[in-house]
This record gives sequence, C-alpha cells and structure tokens, in this order.
Amino acid sequence: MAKQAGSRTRNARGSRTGRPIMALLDLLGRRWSLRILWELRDGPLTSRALRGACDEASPTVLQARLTELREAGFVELGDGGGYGLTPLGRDLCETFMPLHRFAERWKV
Amino acid sequence: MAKQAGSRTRNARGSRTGRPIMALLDLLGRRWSLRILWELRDGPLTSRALRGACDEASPTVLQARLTELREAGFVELGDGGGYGLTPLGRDLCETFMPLHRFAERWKV
DNA sequence: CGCTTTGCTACAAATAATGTAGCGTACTGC
DNA sequence: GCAGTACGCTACATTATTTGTAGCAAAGCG
Repeated sequence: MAKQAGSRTRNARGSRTGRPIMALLDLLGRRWSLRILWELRDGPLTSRALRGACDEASPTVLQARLTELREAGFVELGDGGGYGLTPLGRDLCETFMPLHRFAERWKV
Repeated sequence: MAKQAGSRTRNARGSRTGRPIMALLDLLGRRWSLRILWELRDGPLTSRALRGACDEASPTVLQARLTELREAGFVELGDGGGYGLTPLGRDLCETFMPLHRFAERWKV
C-alpha cells in the first residue's frame, strides 16, 4: 500500500471541493479510524494494548490508521511510548461522544 | 460481496461485547457511510443524485451502504423514490453535525 | 547476556471498492 | 402504442485495501 503520507487536508477520495468536512468524513470513514479514537478516549494505550482493544485488528491497518491520524494531528506517540490523543484529538472525540448515548438508544 | 443482511446490532467485526457503540462505530466506519448520511442531511436525494453528491462513487458500494443503512434504520427509500433519512437517521445526523464546525476549525 | 515489551514492517491470501455497462420498471410526451 | 428518459439496482473484471501471521530492531530489565 502506498504510504500516502500527506498534507493534513488530503483530498477525500476525489472530493477536492475544499470543504474540510469532506476530508474529515473520508478520514473517519476508514476502517478502524473511529474505533481507534474511541478506544483512546480515556487515556493513552500502547500499540499492542490498542490492538487488543480493537479486537486484534491486524497491525497493518492499525499502523496505517495511526499514521494517518497522527498526520491529521489527532493522535500522537508519547515519548514514553503509547499512543494518545492530542488536545485536538480529544476535541474531536468529544464531538462524537454523543454517539454513545445514541447507540444505546438505537441498539434495538 | 456477501449481502450480510442482518439484525440491526450486527456484530461489529468480531466485537460482540454487546456494546452497540461498537456496531455503530463499525457501520459508520465503512467507506461512504458517513458521507451518505451527510449528503442526505437536508432532504432526500434520488440514488443518482446521491451518487452525484458523493463524487460519483461507484453504484456498487453506494447500494451496499444504502442497504446497510436502511437495515440499521437510518435511511429509507421514499415511496415516490429517493432516499431520505428516517427520524432516527436525522437524529444520528444531528449527533455528528458538530463535526462540521470542528472540520472548519481543523482544516489548517 | 537472556527475556520481555515496544513500535513497526513484510507478504501472501482474502475481501471490499472502483469503473463501466446495462437490466427491468415506471413515467412522461406524442 | 411507442420513443425518450429517469429510477433503483445488479454484473463483473480490475484494482485497492484488509486480514492474518510472522518477525524485525531498539529499549528496558534482571
């Protein structure tokens, strides 16, 4: 897979409307992105702990997502090891935290 | 692709913790799911209009997502044609609408 | 040094998405 | 009735992404 590093607002799969919401929607709409942010919500985790929390998702994708998420400025690798949310990432997390309540209500 | 229809709270890729948030995170963390909900936010669209709004995403995935989203009860196919959000779907949409503001702030 | 854990990578096999074409069913206007 | 058009939806070969398993180099520790 191409490493596809890039600028923060990498174009969301062709959507270069300039609307950052599209880039965000595209980034979050990738497998495990949301889950990673979710699992990191209350404190940093080591890459392996994170993997554990994510149903043993393959390290390949996890690493890829983690890189993207870091480039986006939502996640960072702490100096003592372990991935954690940046202030911005924490902010984003708050943003869709209400999903939790929604999900509980939905479940049916 | 397997049609993988199913109960609403289909298990999120192995995560059968019973936490519906996982199912939701998994469903939304699929390509185009978030985008579809987003594009439907202010009114129903025909399948083709939706495709247009989603950068001409292939009808294959769109149809797949639409089916999943319908099974989840977020989207419905109106009698006169055209896809629209259900009340529940509209609710969900509201839930992550703040993302818009966040994205604007983020963009950098 | 041996043992363990860290972040991270390789790589083949499986699965999902893309792009293009087209089907069957309406609904027009004529 | 019969073209013309738009609808929801499907087929299918090509391409991209994910999975699963194995393993690396670096760091910490006894």
